[in-house]
Amino acid sequence: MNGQVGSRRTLTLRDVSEASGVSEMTVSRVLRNRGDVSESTRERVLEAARRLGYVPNKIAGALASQRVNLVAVIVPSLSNLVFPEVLSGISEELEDSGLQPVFGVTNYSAEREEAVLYEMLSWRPSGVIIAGLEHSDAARAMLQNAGIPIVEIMDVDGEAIDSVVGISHRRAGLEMARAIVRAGYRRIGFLGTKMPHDHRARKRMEGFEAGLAEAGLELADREFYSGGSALLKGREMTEAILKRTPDLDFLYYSNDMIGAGGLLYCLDKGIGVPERLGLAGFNGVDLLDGLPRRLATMDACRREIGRRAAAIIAGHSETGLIGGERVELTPVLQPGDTIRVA
Amino acid sequence: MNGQVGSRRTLTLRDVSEASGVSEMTVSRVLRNRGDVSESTRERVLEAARRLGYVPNKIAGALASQRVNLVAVIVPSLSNLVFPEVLSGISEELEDSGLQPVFGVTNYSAEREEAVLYEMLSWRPSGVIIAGLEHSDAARAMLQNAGIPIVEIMDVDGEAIDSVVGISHRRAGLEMARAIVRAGYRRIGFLGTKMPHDHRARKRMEGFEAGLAEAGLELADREFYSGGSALLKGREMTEAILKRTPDLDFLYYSNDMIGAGGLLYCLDKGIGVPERLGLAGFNGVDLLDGLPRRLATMDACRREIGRRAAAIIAGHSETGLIGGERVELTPVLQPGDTIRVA
DNA sequence: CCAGGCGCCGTTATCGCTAAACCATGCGAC
DNA sequence: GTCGCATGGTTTAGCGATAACGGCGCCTGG
Repeated sequence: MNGQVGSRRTLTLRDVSEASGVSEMTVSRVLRNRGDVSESTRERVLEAARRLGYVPNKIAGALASQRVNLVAVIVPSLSNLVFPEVLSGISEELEDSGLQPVFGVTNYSAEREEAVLYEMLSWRPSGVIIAGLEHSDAARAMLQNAGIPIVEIMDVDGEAIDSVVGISHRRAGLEMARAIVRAGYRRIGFLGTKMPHDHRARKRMEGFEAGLAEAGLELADREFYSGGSALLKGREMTEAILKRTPDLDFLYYSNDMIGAGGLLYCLDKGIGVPERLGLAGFNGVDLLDGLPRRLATMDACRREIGRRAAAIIAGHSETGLIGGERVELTPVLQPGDTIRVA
Repeated sequence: MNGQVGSRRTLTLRDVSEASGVSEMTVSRVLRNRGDVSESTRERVLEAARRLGYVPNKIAGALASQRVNLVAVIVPSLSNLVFPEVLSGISEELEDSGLQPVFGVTNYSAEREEAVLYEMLSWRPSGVIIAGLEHSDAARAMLQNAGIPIVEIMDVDGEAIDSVVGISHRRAGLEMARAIVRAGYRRIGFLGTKMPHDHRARKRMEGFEAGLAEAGLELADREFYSGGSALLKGREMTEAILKRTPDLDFLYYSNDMIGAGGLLYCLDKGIGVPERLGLAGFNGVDLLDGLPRRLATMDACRREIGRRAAAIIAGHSETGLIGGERVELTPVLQPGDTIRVA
């Protein structure tokens, strides 16, 4: 507009106060809608603020009021669909709570998690939402001492610091194994990621093996990958595992994306799904809806997890209460078309 | 560790200073690695800080030093793959610049963009990276007056406020149209999103139509969607458009995801690709690598855009220079297997 | 007619940290 | 011996907002 690109210094309350002829305090009150101000001065102040293009300085505000409307959200990754969806849930729920989410990404590294957490806590947020229950000792200590509500999300298999919202991945694996066994499959392979720090994938696999063990079975083969296009990796891994162990009759994938790759591979090769070979993934991503056949999966309740976690933080910030809540959601099996009906 | 969950009040520099017997100023210097401090006192201070579990208060620090190591990053959505990848590029580049990205999401709404921007600017970040060149007047004014480097990303077709990093979507559409015409296709349909605020998709379509016009052609049909699983929508839309206009010989999709859905549909129905019907999408998502056939597409240089934008901000924050840079990347056509060779 | 309450607004004192200026040593050079 | 200067630290004065309290009219009721 007025091309005021490099105004000498940024505006402060004082500028607005001078421009409108009232004290800084009154300006502050108007801008925050707090306290009594007459309608006429309110208008005058707002007009001046608008005209100058004043943007309040929350840094100063936060320091003075000892209140910060930020919620730290720490997740391991944005590159698969699962976390973006959690973040959406959080954003939605926080929308009109006056709170604002701030995201940090750890790349599945405990070290980076610690660094990101430290950085975020140093802004004194009013709450933390963090993925997983496994943290370094230092990170746990920071969280414990922060004196703000902490919500660990995604996973409930373990001990929470404060509140927790998630599903039992162990149980998810277990149930899937039972369903597979029930359907009559016996030679079962597992395909997953190589990441040692993806604790939830690990727990699913452990649960899965426990489920097989109930029927006296164990995994006939396994295949791991890291990096690259998950869909393509799914194809490649499927080819590899079937070449190595041709008599497998079921493949359990640690996520839907590689599962979808496997499904496409099987369709390509004319492998009979689900009769000759059954398939299942995990997550319930809506990508699956577009596939030629619907992959069996389990919904991880991602959006709901985000929402519930955010609701807990928002609740605490209103009531000031502190107290660990525990919310365990139960994912449901979506059999799709890739498990034969028993 | 020591279960100090609700410590009476949060620690300050003063606590560390008392615990280590030096002044607050010295503690501050140690913690910031700035200024000369003897090795012995440094150790003493660090030990005390660690023991107490002190986390510095950046709010106070930022206020005092007038420096904030935050970069505001504002994107329209996280739910398709494109923006997460941009964000990764930004994170990577900023990794060891001392700067930290903070993300905000607008859901393709100008109103929300304005609100998010206002909120973020009120934390006085040292730079802004924002998607697109189209903003409300108020938003433009805020950006102009912020006095910090602004980088508009993704798109270069328009007037930038400060710096800009992106590709020409108009040109991307144009080139794709030319390639399609060159390959001999004549009855061409367009499939895209209904979102009026996705300016880049609009520009691609405009460029595409201009490219067709060069050959005296125009779009034979179009189909739009909103919401839902893009892959599934791609199928449905493809079915719909082919039913309505059976003699189409090419389908141009505004993104790879719906394109992939279309491809799967054609394979299902046994439609001859690319002879009877050619297909192309846009983005170059690596999902495509796993498909039975590789969809023709154009790489949007997402990660690179993120990196370059971040580099500009980081550069400014080091040198203090202000000056608009313009970086236009050129996406290359990846013909894949769904355009017949001329 | 005056005490008390309310509406409206200003004054003062922080909030926790850092920039900048300022001091106290000790040590070598002349 | 004295000056100069580095080294290692302290003191002082904000940064830009808000909390808490106070004061001044004006109205109302007893």
